[in-house]
Amino acid sequence: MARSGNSKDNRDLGTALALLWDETEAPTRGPKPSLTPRRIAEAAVSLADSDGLDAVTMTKVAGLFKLSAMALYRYVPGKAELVELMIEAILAERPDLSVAGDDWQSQITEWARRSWDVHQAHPWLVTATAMRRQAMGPHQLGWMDAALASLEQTGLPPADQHQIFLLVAGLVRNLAQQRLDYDEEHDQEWNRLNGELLARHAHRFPALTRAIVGGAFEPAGDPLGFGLARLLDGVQALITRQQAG
Amino acid sequence: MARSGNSKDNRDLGTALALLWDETEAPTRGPKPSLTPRRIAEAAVSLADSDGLDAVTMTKVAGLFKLSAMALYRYVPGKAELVELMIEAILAERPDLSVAGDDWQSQITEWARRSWDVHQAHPWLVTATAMRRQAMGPHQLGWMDAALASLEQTGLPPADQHQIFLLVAGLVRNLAQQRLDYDEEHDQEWNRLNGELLARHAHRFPALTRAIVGGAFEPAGDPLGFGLARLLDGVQALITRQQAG
DNA sequence: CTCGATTTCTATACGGTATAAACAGTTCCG
DNA sequence: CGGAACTGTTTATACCGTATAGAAATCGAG
Repeated sequence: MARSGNSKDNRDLGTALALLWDETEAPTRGPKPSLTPRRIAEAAVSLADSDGLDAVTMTKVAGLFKLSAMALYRYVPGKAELVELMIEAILAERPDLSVAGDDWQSQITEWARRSWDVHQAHPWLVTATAMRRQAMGPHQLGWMDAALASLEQTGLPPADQHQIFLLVAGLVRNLAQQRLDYDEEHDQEWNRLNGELLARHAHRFPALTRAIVGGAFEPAGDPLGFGLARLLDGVQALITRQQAG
Repeated sequence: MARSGNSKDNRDLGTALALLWDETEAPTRGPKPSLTPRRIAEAAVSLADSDGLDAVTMTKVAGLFKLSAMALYRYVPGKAELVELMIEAILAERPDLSVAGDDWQSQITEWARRSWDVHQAHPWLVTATAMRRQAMGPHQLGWMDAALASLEQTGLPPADQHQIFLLVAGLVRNLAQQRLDYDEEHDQEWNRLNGELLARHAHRFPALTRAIVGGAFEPAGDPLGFGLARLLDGVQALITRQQAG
């Protein structure tokens, strides 16, 4: 624990933010750099897309440019910052929510679907964002801004809008996480072993057993749609109540 | 990638499940084991509670017993299984939801608050569950059973009950994750740097800027209560609609 | 144009990690 | 009682991120 803000941490944070905002000034002297932080991040993204986040090591990323691992440290302070740049890279295009309609429900739904698409295209994203350091770059803020712009139409207090944004973003993140769990384990043998154990201890888990025989664990059709519908209904109820009160 | 179910994986899965369910038969010959998987997991939990999940290394855990790291492998197949046992250990007591009332709303709220308490007491839990391998042990299933038992009162289809459980569990998990992010970064210097960057690019993030001046990012009072209220309102709307249709 | 300052990139090394393999010592069963 | 089974240690391997030192390359100033 005990990670207070000493001066070294703060300097690291400053350079990390400068990197995310692309505010690093290029030097004039010396050999021309053969890379940029952005190109490195893109290479790391392609590596993660094909081989998973664990395959993103300094050595392997540098290898894509036929460079030594340490060469990367001329462009990026460390691996944590590289992962941040990877996240920023795949959020490059800010979502245009107006295509879905003018009401906030359609727009926030569109936002969720776009975010879901990104998570599907880059399954490592959920793991990468779990490594925290919540230093958001401009692309990440752009996505946030798009969602908040839609939620302004709700007429709710700004703090509520923010909370709702977090709920929607969290909903997508959770589904992406669940999909990670699911794809990894869901094979014949796992079902057999788990089913056998559960059947043997069925008396300890009566509701769970009933849920299983009721088909509650059959693959769901549209989990994102379901969760989103519940959530937006709840928000609508809040709006109605506020307008009444 | 390419982690299909070959025989070695399946055997590992079998022993991992046997471990979680405490179905390992004790050997008769040889020296008495000085440890048990459970005691190892408890030691690892105390280590993670005080020093974080990164401090849970085989060497450090073994050191708590004044043993070598390799000794642990007599009790636990590997680190992944140890983390699973840690999760199982902190979920030992199944929550009694009847204390909160008889209606499903009170009970599922109680479930969420208990789950939140566990996440508060063991902040590494959210990171540990992110390491996936979703092989749930009896304690984890006990928590799930308690929640599903409450949701049966909704009268919704079992598949919907399951989805709602996932939404509630995900809500708590997300808040725990957000708290991790927040505590780590939220110091004076970070606010200064980030605020300066954002002010300079305010025109790119109009809604976000409005939200900030509107106080949307002031620390929220009861995020769990807010999210839960939205979600349960949404579920109630579904029930009403179903009863009507 | 030349030379020193500056920068890139490499090589090497260090302290970590998980864990495989061989081995020594202990205990019980046949 | 002797060998099989089991516990724990030692040693070794293959990674990881990254600190440090130095070689090679390039530009700006004189």
